[in-house]
Amino acid sequence: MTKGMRAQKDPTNRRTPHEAFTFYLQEHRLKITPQRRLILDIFLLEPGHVSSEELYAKVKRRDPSIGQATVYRTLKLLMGCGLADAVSFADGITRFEPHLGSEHHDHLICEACGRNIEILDPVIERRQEELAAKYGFRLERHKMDLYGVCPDCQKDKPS
Amino acid sequence: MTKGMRAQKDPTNRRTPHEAFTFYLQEHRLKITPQRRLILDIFLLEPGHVSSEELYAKVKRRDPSIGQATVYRTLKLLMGCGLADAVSFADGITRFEPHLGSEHHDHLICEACGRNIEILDPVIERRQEELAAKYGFRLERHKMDLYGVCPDCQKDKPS
DNA sequence: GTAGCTGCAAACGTTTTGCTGGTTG
DNA sequence: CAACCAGCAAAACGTTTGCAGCTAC
Repeated sequence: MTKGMRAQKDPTNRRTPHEAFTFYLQEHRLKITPQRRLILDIFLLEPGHVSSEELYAKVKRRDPSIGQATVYRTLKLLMGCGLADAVSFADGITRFEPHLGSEHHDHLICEACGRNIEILDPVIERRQEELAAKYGFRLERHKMDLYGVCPDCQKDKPS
Repeated sequence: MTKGMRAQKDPTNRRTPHEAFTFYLQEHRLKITPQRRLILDIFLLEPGHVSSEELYAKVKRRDPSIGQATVYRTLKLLMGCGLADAVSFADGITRFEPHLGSEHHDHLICEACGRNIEILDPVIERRQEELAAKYGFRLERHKMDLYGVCPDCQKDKPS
């Protein structure tokens, strides 16, 4: 604890998303532009998943001059620095979700209405690690989607 | 083992994939064509996952007159009768894997070499059911992919 | 015979890229 | 002021569809 130690927000290497993005851009000698900042801001407000198009629409509301290509390009950057994850639900559209810190979740998706619940189960998470270890894998990440029919839709059309 | 008993492959209601496909087609008043049979044959030889394009290439080797569209259309049929599953790995390409009988498995994928191990863990399978039930969902199917680095690739490039 | 199929090519929707002028560091 | 980026439109990508002739039933 020397007094020369500067006040840091967080003693860990954790950064805010904006800091992480800035750091990543600087590290790669890329530029911090208003567009990139705006896209990150709006992306972070997303509770769940957005397609590039949906995000583009929201971004455009705040800055109509922005182009679709910039959204795609920025999403790639966000994935590059670990702030966004791609999730694909086999409908041909890639969706993105914010990846904050070490947060992670899986999906419980209603095949009837598209309702999408984010779940996180410690039992499964741990078992996944065990499984990977059993095969000698170093587990980096995973994806689990459960598809079914939600309670509301079961009422509408019981099987 | 009475001698009158005809040699049946399996006393259960299990059918060979070809029988299942034939049944499905007849049931829906669709036609059994040489193309469909050929595509199924070649698809079933796949150990892991194929993209439509890869499958098309292999099919074309045996019948150059076949069209890409027929492969897509047949894959849809195979999914319809439960003989094929779609798996998407977020690279924009839909891959398909044979779904034989009631077999099911998840994936353990090496991000370095692409090696793909099929896994099935009862602990996880059961927990998934429990989770769905907790939210009132009727679980239809699921998809779980674990991504990491396999033992061999860890040697090549330890992190 | 007729419903359904095939192959082709054109259409489709999503994502990428080439370019030119503009902005960041 | 050099490298990088934005917006635009065109291209590219995987996939679907319309059609005219052909095939299974």
